[in-house]
Amino acid sequence: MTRPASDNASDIHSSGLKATWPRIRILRLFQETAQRHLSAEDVYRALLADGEEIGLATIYRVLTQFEQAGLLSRLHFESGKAVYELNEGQHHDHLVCVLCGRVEEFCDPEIERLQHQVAERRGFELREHALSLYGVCSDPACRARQGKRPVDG
Amino acid sequence: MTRPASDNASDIHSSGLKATWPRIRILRLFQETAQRHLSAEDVYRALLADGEEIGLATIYRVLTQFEQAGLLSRLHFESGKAVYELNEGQHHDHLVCVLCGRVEEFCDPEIERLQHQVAERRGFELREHALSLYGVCSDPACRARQGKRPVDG
DNA sequence: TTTGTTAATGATAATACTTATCATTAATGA
DNA sequence: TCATTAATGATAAGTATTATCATTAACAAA
Repeated sequence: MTRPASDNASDIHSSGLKATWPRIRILRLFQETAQRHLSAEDVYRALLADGEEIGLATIYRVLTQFEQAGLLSRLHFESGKAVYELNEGQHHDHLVCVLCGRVEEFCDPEIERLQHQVAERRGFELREHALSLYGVCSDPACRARQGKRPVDG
Repeated sequence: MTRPASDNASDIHSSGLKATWPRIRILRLFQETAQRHLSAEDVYRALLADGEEIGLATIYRVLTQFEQAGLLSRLHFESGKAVYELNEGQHHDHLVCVLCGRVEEFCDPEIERLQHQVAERRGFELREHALSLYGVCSDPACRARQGKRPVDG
């Protein structure tokens, strides 16, 4: 841990938001939790389990605000619901295990470069991109399950 | 047009589905429409406008079945709803204009190769991937609107 | 061609995720 | 401390999608 948790209030405040207790708790959860990617529902349950009395609507609002403030990033995997992760500046893409849901991050500068090249050739000014790779991870349990269903595509 | 429209019935039938009128009309719509990417709602409205009496539930069901049968591909851009396109075998990714919604397709074998390399290095067996590039297209109207809002990240 | 079986349809209820509304509460600045 | 104004929480509403189920239509066999 590189900074004291109390800096949360400053981070929130310097985004033009009031440093309220729900916001501090949500940001702290992302900093302290083991699982890096959390949905609104995940955050809600984690805070309830921690004894906080917080409304689901607040979670949704705050997550959106934190994303706009650049504190969090919003991601859409295939589940149909959004998940958020702490934004630490470093851009990266995701590798998702379709069997256990595990998410790994990777950064490939060459892929980034080629993406820009593609956009440029088509006359697009690239703003952002979403790249997710879906596969079966190296976990023995996943490898075992893998055989049962044929790989499609 | 390389094949008569009546082949739709065969395509549907050889997927193990009955060649019903709603299915034939949905498949034909994808083959004949100008816009390549259609949501369930888009399909619904297009067929209603064409004088068909078709239920929205049927559209959803048939789109899912056609995807499983490999006749269509399902895509998720940032809008929150799924869109479908005719599956013509050739894999490709998408370039989406964030201002006018225009979608272009591209295929970059080098990016594909690198994706496989990344997955392999992490011990993942790659099944599929989703890559979408978001930017501003070359349309003069989009270029004009572009200046008004700063480009983020 | 007729008929029987079974899948498909369409209306609608239900679900999942997310956003809007609004009265109450709390954070900040004077 | 007090006033202002944003934030909260409960809940209603909205949007996209799936499930239910009685009716209808497609197909295979006679």
